[in-house]
Amino acid sequence: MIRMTEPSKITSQSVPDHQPAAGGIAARARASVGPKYLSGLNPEQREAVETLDGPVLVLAGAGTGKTRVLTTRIAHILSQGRARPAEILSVTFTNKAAREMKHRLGQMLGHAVEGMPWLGTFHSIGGRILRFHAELAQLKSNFTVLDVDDQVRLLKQLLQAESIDDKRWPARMLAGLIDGWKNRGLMPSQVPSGEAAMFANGKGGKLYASYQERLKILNAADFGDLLLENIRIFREHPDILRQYQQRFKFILVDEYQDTNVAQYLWLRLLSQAPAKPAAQAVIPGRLEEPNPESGDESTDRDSGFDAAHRPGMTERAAIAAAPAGPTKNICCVGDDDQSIYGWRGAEVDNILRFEHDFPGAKVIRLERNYRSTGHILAAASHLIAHNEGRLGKTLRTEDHDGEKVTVTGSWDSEEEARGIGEEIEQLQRQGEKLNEIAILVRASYQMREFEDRFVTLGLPYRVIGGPRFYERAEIRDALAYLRVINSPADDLAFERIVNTPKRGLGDATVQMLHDHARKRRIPLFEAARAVVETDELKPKARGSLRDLITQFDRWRAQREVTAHTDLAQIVLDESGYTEMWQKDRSADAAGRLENLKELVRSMEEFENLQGFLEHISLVMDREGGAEDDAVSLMTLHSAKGLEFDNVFLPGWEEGLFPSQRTLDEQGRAGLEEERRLGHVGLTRARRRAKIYFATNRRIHGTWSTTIPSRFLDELPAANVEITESKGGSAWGGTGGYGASRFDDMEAFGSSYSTPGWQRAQANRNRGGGRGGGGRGGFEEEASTFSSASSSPDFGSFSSRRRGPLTIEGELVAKSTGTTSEFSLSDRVFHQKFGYGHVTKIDGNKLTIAFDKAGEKKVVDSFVQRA
DNA sequence: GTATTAGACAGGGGA
DNA sequence: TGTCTAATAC
Repeated sequence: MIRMTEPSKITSQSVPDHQPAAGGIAARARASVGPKYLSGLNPEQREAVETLDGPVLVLAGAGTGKTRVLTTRIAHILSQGRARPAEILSVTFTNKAAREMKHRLGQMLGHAVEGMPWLGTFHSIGGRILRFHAELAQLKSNFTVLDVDDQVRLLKQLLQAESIDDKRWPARMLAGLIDGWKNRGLMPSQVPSGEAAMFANGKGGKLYASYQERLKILNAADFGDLLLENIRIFREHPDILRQYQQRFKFILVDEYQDTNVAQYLWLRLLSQAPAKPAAQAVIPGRLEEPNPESGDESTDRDSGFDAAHRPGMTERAAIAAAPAGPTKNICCVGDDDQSIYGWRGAEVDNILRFEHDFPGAKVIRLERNYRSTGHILAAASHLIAHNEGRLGKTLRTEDHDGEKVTVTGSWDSEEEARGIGEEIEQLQRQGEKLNEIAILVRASYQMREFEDRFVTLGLPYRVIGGPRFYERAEIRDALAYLRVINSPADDLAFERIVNTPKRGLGDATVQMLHDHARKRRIPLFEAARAVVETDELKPKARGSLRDLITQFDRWRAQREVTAHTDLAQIVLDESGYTEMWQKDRSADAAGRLENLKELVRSMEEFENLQGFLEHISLVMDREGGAEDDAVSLMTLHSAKGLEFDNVFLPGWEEGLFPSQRTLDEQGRAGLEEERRLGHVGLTRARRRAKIYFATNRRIHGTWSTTIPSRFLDELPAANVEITESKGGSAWGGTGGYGASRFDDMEAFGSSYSTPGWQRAQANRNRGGGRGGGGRGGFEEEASTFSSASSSPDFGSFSSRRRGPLTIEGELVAKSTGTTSEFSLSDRVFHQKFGYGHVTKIDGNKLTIAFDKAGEKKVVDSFVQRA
């Protein structure tokens, strides 16, 4: 067997060239004789496609042909006759990825892929399985999938029932906690008691339990349940698990680095070879064992490890330790360097520990990048090499070096936006398509300045991300109507639309219905039906409630004889919902009506109302009017998976990127995740990557002086070019700042741009301190930044890291050693803070008592003698 | 049932 | 400084 992916060989820095190992040549020779779908693959890709048996981890770096490998692998399995389409389980995270795979597979196989019923997102497949066994989860198979809004409203009701102060303990927080527990695969009884007690003075666990009970009554499941209930069913009913284990001959997982504990457990259960009936009785018992109700707090406390990870990890380890039969053919594709969803429950550990979890796993690295030029790739690789917790890959390209990555400093974020605007116009003049230009920001509030600028320039742009189609109010309202028709017990939906459009059924009426429903243990809709027969309501409310019920009865009857798209249109018209928006004269009313039309149109794809509703909450995506040529504006997170010729990366400043909050909350792990985000950003670029940082940025309305991001220091000098801001108007001033603004630019330039930026020493010893603070200026909040960056936790590298211990050719800022030319009590002027006097001097850092702005710390180059 | 105002808060956002 | 939510006033 040829193994060209011996990890130590490929990742070792001692392999200097890009020649494939000897095995690669043999594989290449083989390539010429294989089926034609294999012919365009490189040796590693081909190995990833052809290694069908046993667990396989494909470490696919950015731009290395990941999707191609996945789809080709499926084609290969099918063409080899190893499995039928319905025997392949293929999971992705997003609908978009699932669609993309279906599409590419269709192209490859030359026909539609209707025969791949198990290709989809984790949640859509989990939901599908749950519908088959709904009764085992005390649900009916037409259960509703609740989204976050429904969830929060339900929790609010529970909090009210428990008389818990909604202010101190917001429903959103509880929703977040429950979501976190579910992500970690924890049922109410399994939540460590310490954590359960965190909310509302110990009521957290109880609330989780009663929330679950309420869900069953409402015949509803939230997103977490779609997987968690699967896991429960699999554990409690080994025969059912075995059935799925036998069905899925092959399992493929996309973006494995983004899986959470629940998804890991789910995969783990499905990927084991079917157990013999005799062993069944034993395994489920073993699985439950490690989670006694008492919880293992002592383990949590003793461990210095982030407590949030422990329980899941314990659970995880227990499963892995269970006597698993031989693992089936599971192939996980992912890139640990692109794991950026830790805050959403993703466990990088899942991918880092793959070989441990799936013994005998084969690890294949895809390191040939087909996207970016040499300089861009070198910059990205060099940056990510600073991470310790990684499996290690070295991306390489056969492309030419191209343009160096640029780093540009600006005085403030306005100038940054102006400069980028001008560069984009220049690119446009050079014939670049706007569609091939993207601006990737860390935080969405950064977008505004760009939008303002682009509007002024008349530069077409589009914002990617933002609220999703099905989260819009009008869509959710329309769906609520359909939900009530489909499932009369859906109280949440009923409550949503009972007074939309306005029918004079206000809070008082709804409260009354609630009381009634609770007393008799019936759904709200039935309560309403009963109440209109009494005289408990005022005649007006009673009349309109009766009308509403009559309408619903009529719609339900029509459902039998009318196409579901027509029914939807009828419901929207007859209920007065369409009219409500037609009367609305606000600016977005027309758009909302358009969205409703789009909703009705999209229903055509489904067979009936039931089918539509089952999938809607999982599947609806925002439709893109992507035809026009426009600059794309989005967050780094939503850029994952995309690529552009030209990528602008503004806001590389401490506190913003890396985000201070992530650092505070996640410490070193957070820093590494931020760094991966930087790596993702850079690797989106094909030909040009342009990084920016500003010296001043408005944060919550007040101007703050910021320090350039430490990530800038981590870029390799050989691949980076420092440029002056092309904002240009630092001179001409659109007003306000005058000439001294340029003075500050000069000060900035001398401390950072020219002599300050230099090649690093070839050897930088561990613990020797990074070139941390003291770059640019900072004020009081900034002290937290500098302490973070100089803490050994963040800056140092342990000797066991597998990348280069010392990094050559890094950029470092000028050291902080310079002495200030100012003396105590000197009268000084600062551009943003005005006049003040020096009260303390620490190297080049001055503490200044400003007349108006109070006491702040500032780097001396930012003030001048007054 | 709608208009106004005070207050909180300000990171990434899939299914 | 701006935006969004919730409570309050009409």
